[in-house]
Amino acid sequence: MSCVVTIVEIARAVGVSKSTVSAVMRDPEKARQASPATRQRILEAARRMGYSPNQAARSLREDSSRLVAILDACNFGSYVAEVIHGVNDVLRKHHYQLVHCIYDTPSELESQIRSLQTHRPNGWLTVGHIVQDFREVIGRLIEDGESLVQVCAADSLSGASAVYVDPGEIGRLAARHLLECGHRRILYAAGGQGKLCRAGFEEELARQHMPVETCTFLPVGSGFEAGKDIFRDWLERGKPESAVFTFDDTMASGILSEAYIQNVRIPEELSVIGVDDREFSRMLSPALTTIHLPQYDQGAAAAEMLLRRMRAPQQPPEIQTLTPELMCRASCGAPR
Amino acid sequence: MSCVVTIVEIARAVGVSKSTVSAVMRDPEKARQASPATRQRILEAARRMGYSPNQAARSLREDSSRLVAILDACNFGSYVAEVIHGVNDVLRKHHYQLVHCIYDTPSELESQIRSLQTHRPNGWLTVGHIVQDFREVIGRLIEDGESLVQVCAADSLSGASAVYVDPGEIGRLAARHLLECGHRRILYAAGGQGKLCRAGFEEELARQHMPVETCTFLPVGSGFEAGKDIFRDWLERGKPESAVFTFDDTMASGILSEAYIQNVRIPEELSVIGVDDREFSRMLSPALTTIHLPQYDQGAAAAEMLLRRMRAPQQPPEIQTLTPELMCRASCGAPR
DNA sequence: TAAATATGATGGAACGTTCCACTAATTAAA
DNA sequence: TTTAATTAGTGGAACGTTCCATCATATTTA
Repeated sequence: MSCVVTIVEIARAVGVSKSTVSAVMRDPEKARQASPATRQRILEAARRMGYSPNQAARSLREDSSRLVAILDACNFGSYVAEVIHGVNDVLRKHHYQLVHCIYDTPSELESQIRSLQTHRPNGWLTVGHIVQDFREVIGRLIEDGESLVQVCAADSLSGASAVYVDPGEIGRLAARHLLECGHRRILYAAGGQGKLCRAGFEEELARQHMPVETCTFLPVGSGFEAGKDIFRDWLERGKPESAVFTFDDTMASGILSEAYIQNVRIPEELSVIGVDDREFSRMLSPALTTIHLPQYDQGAAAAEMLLRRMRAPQQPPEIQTLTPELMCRASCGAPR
Repeated sequence: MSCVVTIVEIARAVGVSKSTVSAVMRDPEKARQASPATRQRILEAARRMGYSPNQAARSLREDSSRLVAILDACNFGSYVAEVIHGVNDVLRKHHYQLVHCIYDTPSELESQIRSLQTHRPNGWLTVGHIVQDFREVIGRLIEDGESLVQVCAADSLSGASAVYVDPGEIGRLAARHLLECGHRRILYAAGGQGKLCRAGFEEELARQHMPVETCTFLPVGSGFEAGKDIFRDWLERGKPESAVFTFDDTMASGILSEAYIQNVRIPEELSVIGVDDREFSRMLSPALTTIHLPQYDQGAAAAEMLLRRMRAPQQPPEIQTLTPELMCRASCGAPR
């Protein structure tokens, strides 16, 4: 770490000036200030001596750290993992590195950002839904003129660039599948971010001449336990619906789990369709039918967008929506 | 990003030299080269002008980047997410940032490392099992004298510092629980890293006066499909065992899934115990009984160890083992 | 042949810090 | 009172790059 060769040592070894070495190292192809012969000698010496450019020195001179910071709300493990994979693959091609920062509380996020800023990242990404408490502090980054792109559901941070999955299409896809299976009484269990899909959901209902009244719209929380609650409630209400659409797969898995415990057959008595298509969705019993969100693609698209914005920081915010996809598995079937 | 105030601008504003500002900014408490009065004026001006130290300049001078790189083999999403959470929480306290790097192939890993090295990270972490192909290139880092700690199963990279979970105890815990449930014929389905638990497993068998012959030791692959294969094979062999121990929860979930499809009751006909306790383990039906690996703690311990090694790089490799814990859920019961 | 241009290379300032050798002024010790 | 020690602060070199102005030398053009 400390005893690495520098550009001047190579210069000395080869017998040229450090400027020449610098030019060749930065871009061997079009370093017109060096003859092919010296270029070769420099490249060869650099390889032999194990030269690795010092990014700190470059950052200082060029005012660019080649670092991108990602703020991870840490509310869903495997989802973020996939997104980061996509981000990583894109950034790598452009020689940027990803600084990963996980936060829990607003004050912690703030101190993390302060610490991150000493590294002068060229851009910022956020992943996961940005709940109210964090909006102000992240919003401040944008006001300060930082390049920032969020990977999120549609309603996260207004005024910021974002990549998300078309919520209307999610609702449409879910409704279409459920109707095609023959369901006429559907439980729409989605609060928070899930509300955004409702327009698409109802649109599809209308298109297939189904009155909205046949659906029960239930505002709910989120998470595994919330899923269990939804199921219990459905049971207590006397199983009026034959299918349930729920906004994320964690909640859907809660429904499946409680159904298993209460010995209610899925999908015979209740069809379940989720949203996300997480790592575990296909592992559930029965395998969960769900609306797949292209997590890797979201990460990749966000990284591309961020790179664009870093090149042209004054551009107005950009929004990109990707299309979800129905993953037909075993938790949906015809009603009895 | 570009128009941030520097130490000299503060110096000018306050009317002192940049050295004084530097000293105060680095450690306001014990900057004995400044009187309380000037210290206050400097601090105040820094706050007012929004000063943020430039880490690139610091890195250059101090030869320390305050960056730690993590090499992520990307073979299990939510596991890594938890580990990173632990790593992050510890590093944050010491003002280090995490550079997250995901790799797929050896050549890609190599180019990633080269790119990372330009940032001169102060230390390295690896997470996930390091398969053969990657050992050489990661091993080279250690030879080069880099501080490196791996979070892994026991057999990853010899000669390197590591934090892992006591494999003997994993086997012991699993055997004990299965025997306590009353099982006498057990299928031990664990290849690769799972082989390490076998000693502990057999030890517990012996302690409870069970002949090893009552167990079937099956070398297997890994992943969801491998789990399904294990179940099908068990079925074809005529269900000789009443319980199965399998090395990871993904595989266990394959068993559960296939059992559900084939309509075999778990745990009535087959008890299943896994290892990991991933995000999804409790969501399966039935909820998976498993040996919990303290993923967050592993990350935290690895980060602590790395910080120690960064301070004293010449120390011999250090190994730390954490203890697993039985999570008793619904996939294990008494044999019929 | 003289002037203009292209080619290959150089030296040094600058980026924002830290750190060391100094100094000036004040206080304590002899 | 003289000397020594402490306190508060300064100026400048150094870290490893990039980039610009400059300069020979060789080649082309008028």
